[in-house]
Amino acid sequence: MTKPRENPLLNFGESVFSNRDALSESYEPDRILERDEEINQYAAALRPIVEGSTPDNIMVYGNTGAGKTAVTRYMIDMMYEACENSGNALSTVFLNCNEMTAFKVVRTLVNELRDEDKDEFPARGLSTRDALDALYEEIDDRAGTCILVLDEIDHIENIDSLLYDLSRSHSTGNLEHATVGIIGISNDYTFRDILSSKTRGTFAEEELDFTPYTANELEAILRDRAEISFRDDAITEAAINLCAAIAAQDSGNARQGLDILHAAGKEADKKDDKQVTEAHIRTGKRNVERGNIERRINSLTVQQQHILYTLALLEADGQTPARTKEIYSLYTSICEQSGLDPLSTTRSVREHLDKLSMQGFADQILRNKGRDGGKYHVYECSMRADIVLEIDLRE
DNA sequence: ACTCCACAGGAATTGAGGGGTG
DNA sequence: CACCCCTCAATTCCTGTGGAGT
Repeated sequence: MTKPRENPLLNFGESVFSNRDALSESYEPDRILERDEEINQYAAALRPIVEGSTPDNIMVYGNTGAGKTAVTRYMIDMMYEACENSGNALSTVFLNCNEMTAFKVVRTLVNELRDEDKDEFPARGLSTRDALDALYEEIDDRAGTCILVLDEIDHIENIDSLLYDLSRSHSTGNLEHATVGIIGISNDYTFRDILSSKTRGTFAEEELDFTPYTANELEAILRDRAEISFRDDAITEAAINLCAAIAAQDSGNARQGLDILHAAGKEADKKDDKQVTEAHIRTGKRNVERGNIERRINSLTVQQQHILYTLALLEADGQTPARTKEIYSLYTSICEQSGLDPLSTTRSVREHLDKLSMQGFADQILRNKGRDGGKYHVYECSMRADIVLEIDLRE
């Protein structure tokens, strides 16, 4: 006879969190710290919108975790408030463009602007031109000022022609009752250079630069957020300082600091500790790193996962750097085990290895042995092999 | 200076999947 | 129904190339 077990869900100790959502990525703080300078510049750039004249296009540059997105969201709220006062009609769309094509971007914008009861713009079948026409129609229907915020704008394929078209929408007569402004957010400072000179001319933009947070600024931000999200005295001063120091090393990345804070809190709860300490921060940092790697691996295609897995196997076996054909032969036998149809050409595998290198999963080294060896690439796994080998290749 | 290896990597094409218009 | 558009992985075909050997 076994004793009935206590409900495990009623058995938790007291959590160190008082509001754990305040550390999540989607949380919008009601006060923005340490970005006064940026906010002032932003406000100046947004002035035409409040005054109801044609808005300037704005480009926001800065490293990841420098507050670009948070400040932009904040400024949007402020814009609505200001426009309500001045009586200007305003509509905005905020869109993260990561891994999107121009078509996808326009289509998503149309759907965001469309009323609920209207049908969605189809995912396939129509041209980008059709999508743009639909977009102009939606914007014009709303009249007033429309601001399109394109986060990670540098990730859009064919961004050039898209920006060209959007910034000419008035002169081409596509818009009659409305004006449109674009706010682009990017952590790639060379973004302007990839635009054609034709587009650069029309897409005359205001530029905002977000400088990385210093260790002191990060400390202030993390302390403020810790106050909201943790119980009183549930985190030590030293833990916050350490977390700020780690984030400062990662080029002032506040997002990383908040993630680590979150992970450290979870770790403390797991251990049933009453206070988050430096040890929890260190474990939290490792968990965040691992989580980031896992997420990136999961975003790969099955083929890419197999190839990365192969590379990690070779790495763990001390057989790297390995050349393409060595990787290819092991790869085919791994496919056999997992039941995946292997790619039939090394050309395709090379393509994937190339992509993996560009995304930082692998290191590509060029070798040249001249007449009796020719020119070829060798690869190494640049992720920790033990984490990669945890990939489940089945399904 | 020329050769020539063993690929690298560009370009074009295919083919499946999902969908429109008139 | 015929015809066209978008996407994405994969394949086929091919030209390009850096440097050790001669």
